Amino acid sequence: MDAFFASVEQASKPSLRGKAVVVGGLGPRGVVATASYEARVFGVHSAMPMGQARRLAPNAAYLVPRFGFYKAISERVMELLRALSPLVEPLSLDEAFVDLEAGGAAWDEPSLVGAQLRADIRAVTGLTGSVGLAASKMLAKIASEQAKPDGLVVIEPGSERAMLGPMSVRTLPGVGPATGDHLRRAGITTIEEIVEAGEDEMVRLLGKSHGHGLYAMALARDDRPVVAERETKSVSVEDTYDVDIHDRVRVGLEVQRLADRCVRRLRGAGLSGRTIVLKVRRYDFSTLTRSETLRGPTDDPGVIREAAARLLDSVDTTGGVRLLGVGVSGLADYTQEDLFAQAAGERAEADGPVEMDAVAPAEEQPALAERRWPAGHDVRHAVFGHGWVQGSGLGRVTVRFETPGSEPGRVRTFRVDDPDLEPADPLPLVLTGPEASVRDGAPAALREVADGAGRLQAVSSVPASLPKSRSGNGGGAATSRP
DNA sequence: TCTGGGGTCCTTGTCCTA
DNA sequence: TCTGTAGGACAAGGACCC
Repeated sequence: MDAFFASVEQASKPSLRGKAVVVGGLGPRGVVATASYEARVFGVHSAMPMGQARRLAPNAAYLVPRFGFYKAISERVMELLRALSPLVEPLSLDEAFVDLEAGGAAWDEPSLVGAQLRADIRAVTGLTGSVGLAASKMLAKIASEQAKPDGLVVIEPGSERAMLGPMSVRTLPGVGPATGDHLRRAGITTIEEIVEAGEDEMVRLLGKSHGHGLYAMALARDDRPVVAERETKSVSVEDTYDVDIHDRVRVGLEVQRLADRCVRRLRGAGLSGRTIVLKVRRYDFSTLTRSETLRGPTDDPGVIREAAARLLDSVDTTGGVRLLGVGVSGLADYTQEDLFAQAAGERAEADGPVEMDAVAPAEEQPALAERRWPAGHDVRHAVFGHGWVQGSGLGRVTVRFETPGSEPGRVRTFRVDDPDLEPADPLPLVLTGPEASVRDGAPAALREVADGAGRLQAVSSVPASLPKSRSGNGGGAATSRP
């Protein structure tokens, strides 16, 4: 998908269409998750500190991400991809690989498949997506990057080497700032130069795994299959604090809180794990991890809390910490009941039923005056109807009243405790009635998107794809960025 | 106002065991 | 019993991706 989060916000908010929109964390240490193409003109891009973005584009709209809504839309796009092939490998909420050959799609007419897919995505979501078609995942990914925004690029078998040669090494997946720099210091800046340097030199520079892999990719060789089901390897949660925490007791409490959140996620996924990892980013941005491996997998909050606390004991937090995280790896879909049930039972007897209470999130309704109004989130007013939060502060919240199908709306300001104002679920981005000119089933599906969005959990993905080649090297891959 | 959150994979070094 | 070695598990950090 093209500038996915920002595009969703523009589609839901008519007054933002054609305007610079930046989605990301709005706190003092927030970064940009996605910038609309209008905002990119000012130099704003993903991962940029929000403060810097505000200096570059002071008049842009700054919104908090609505992951539940994005995920629901992503699911609709994934369904379209799964209709093309059973082999769909999501990379993130807005990107996936599809093995078209496994779906029996006519690789003779790849651009027709791609064009139809893009039309379907637009019909179902109202958003634009870009499609890259090629014989391997790597090439399909490069093609989809070239296709953005709102385009389709096909890399014909046989043309790969010539196309890749002059491109920057940074084009290759797995070459980030560090590897790019490393290669540049060795005088290698283009893919062609990787080939000229030779495989041995790449291994010498980058190590066995990375060296062999990169050299193969430079030759356009990539036979990685599209994998539909990927096992989760770890589950973690982390928080960056607006202000560094110096108080050791508070640090300890935060670690316990994170451990509980991590357990909630773990249990939500039906998993347990053996290795507990504590992550600490200190005031100077130096990052430490400490881990401990248990005898068997657990999802017991008491056990994980205790392990995290032990790990914290080995970390010097003098000077303050800006980030804390707790993770679990070495996952299994069972627990060592025999090992832990007894211990948990004993703890429960000693402590009362606090274990599970601490893990079950209390859905508390905040008092009216304490309600928070994140920028960009939907609201409903008893008199003025549906709108979204344009901003809030000093006891006031400013709302623009408009819907995806309306003209740009008017703005009104209310007290944050106005009883007529309440949070609302997002509305569908495209019409869902019989007048909607969408393919079978799509309107109903989209209605689900809107109705359920506000309550969806996090973490899922959208697809790009890649078909197995008919020409020797891999397979045809299509990546689609919805 | 410098630098989020949730992941994966790889490398290196250490320790333990056969 | 001692020594050297190979391999696996583990710990920590780095790089990368979206």
